[in-house]
Amino acid sequence: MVEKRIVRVTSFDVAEKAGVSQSTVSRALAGDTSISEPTRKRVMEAARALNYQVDENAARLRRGRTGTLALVMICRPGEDRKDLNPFYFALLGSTCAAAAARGYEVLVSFQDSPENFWGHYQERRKADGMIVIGTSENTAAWDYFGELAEGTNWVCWGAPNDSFPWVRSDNIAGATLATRHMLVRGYRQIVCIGSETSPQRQFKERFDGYAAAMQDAGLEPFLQRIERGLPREEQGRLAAAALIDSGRPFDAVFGVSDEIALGALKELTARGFKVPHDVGVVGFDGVRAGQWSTPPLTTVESDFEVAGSLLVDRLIATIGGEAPSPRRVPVRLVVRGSTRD
Amino acid sequence: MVEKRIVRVTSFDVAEKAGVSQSTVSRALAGDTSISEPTRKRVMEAARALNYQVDENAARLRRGRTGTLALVMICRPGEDRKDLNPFYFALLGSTCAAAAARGYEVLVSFQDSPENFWGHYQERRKADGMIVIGTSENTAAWDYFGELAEGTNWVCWGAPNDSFPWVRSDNIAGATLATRHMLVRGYRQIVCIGSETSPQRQFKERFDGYAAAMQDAGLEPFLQRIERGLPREEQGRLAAAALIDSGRPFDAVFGVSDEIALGALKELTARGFKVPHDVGVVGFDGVRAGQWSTPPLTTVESDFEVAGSLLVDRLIATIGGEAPSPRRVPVRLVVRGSTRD
DNA sequence: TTGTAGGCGTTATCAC
DNA sequence: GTGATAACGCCTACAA
Repeated sequence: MVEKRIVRVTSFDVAEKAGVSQSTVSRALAGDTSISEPTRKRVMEAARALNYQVDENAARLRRGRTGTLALVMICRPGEDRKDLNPFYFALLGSTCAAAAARGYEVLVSFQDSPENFWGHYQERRKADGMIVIGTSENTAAWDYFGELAEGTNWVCWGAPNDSFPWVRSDNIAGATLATRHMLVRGYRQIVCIGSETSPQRQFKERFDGYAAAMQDAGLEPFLQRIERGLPREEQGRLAAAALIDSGRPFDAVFGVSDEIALGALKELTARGFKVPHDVGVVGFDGVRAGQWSTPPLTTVESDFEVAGSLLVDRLIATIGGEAPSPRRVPVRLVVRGSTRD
Repeated sequence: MVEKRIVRVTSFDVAEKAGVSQSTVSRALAGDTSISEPTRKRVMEAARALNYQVDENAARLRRGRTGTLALVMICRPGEDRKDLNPFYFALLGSTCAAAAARGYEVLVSFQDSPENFWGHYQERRKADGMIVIGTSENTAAWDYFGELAEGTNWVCWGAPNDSFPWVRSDNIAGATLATRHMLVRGYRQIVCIGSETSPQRQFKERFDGYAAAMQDAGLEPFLQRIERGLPREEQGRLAAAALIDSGRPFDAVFGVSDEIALGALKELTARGFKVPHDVGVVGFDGVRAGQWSTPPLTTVESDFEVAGSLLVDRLIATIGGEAPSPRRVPVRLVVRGSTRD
């Protein structure tokens, strides 16, 4: 069995063993083309034999770059992390994967309130840039990062402010898709449950997409507003209740997020509406819980793999001063049981 | 407005501005008590004025420690990251939070197959230790990390092998809790859907807890085995189908994971069984989707906040050579609608 | 209480 | 192609 105890082996040790200079070792291992094949081979073997690994701290100190991206997840203050929208977790994963594919590591932190806001990754040379993923209406966080990050390399998802370097779902196309789907399935009095003023920029865009599709069909869009500050599901439920109580006729509901739609679905069912027969329901996000509702929720899903790649690509382009890549993530309709055939 | 462009400011610059030596700056900023208050103040002011931040790479190179923990999430090969059990995501979050509370950063990577297995964080001085969280039967990954990590600082969650430095839910207590609950609610012919041979060590423990509770009540435990290699939900559904087809009488099902239980619930409902009236169903994990099933799933939930803390505490103890902390995470029963009153 | 000086392990710029 | 040599920016004995 190989000795596994960690003793610091430096490139000098490898150099000695291979009978070359230390700088040759560095070059050989870095893949420098000026090194001859036989020499490289000798170096590689010596390195393996000694179980040598580059000390990244020394390398980074010298290079001035870290090969690391910081990823900040902004949560709602006090929110149970398990209740975080699963899409964000998927996005976290795909971002890590995309970063790895481009040769970067990811330093992750979850931040929720001013006491723990911190974003000086670049100044501290902990990372070459920063991805900020915001899950909600945490305006304090956006204020902090917006101010702090000026002049540094960063991208964000969920920004309330169009002047930030954002990447975002194609919300308008998605909402149009959802609305057209309901129209094709014969629904006419389609109500949107959402908000046009929420700091969640995407809610406004989704409403706009819905409204445009309605108008295209010669129908009047209608927005049933959600109350601020509640959990999404509760917002959906209360909005559905208000809609029912208002007496306004409707035969379909488009929730600007799945959780809102699921809340509405619950309320509708509880009040005796048959979904999808009496009322159609469509959400937006593609969360997994939608598969388990009764009936399962028809929804619009962003491609989170693409989202992660775009975030990473954009950030790396910023770091390297290259031309930035696209910022809109494609979406697709997932037809399940909450809209009739 | 403050100048935000990043120019490298070193501790020498601060020293010059404050009229002290560089080492005094280092000490003052590190909180060394031998520095006089007036001097510290001058240094702090100079640092702020110059917008100085310590270069972590240089500091780490010098110190030999990184202040970073690596977190490896092992996924199923080819699995859509969105389908990852949300508990693991919650655990990821709480681990990051716990690490932050102890002054560590977290370097995250998702790994699924031999091409991307990599765990030399410590040798490369990228981290002081490693947390491996395994979600499934990815035995190749466990082989890799088990071999690699010998002699390094690490802890893991989901280990198939008791000789690894694991932290784990109190599965036996949880399964006992679940089974007793069903017994109290009047179910008698309770079947466990799961496995005693799965590399998921916890499945075996959950079965054991169930079996013990059954025997305590003078009842015969029975295990309906799942097929290997399928998605959990499918495993649950097929096992339920097999159980029904076998003709064996049963009035309750304990799934060793929520997703298995949800699959079974779906099949039972499809075959005309009324849950919870004819058949009770209980799962294990507390995934969010369980709130949305019909009826909502009664389950056993691990405290993922504690889980994250225990992982971090244990790893830090290993790094510092301290006595290790407990390795069992407490669980609680969450009664929802899939067991009768 | 503070200053001086050495070194952490690389990478990069010169020469040869 | 390869070998000296000089940084990279900090922390920490040791000296004063």
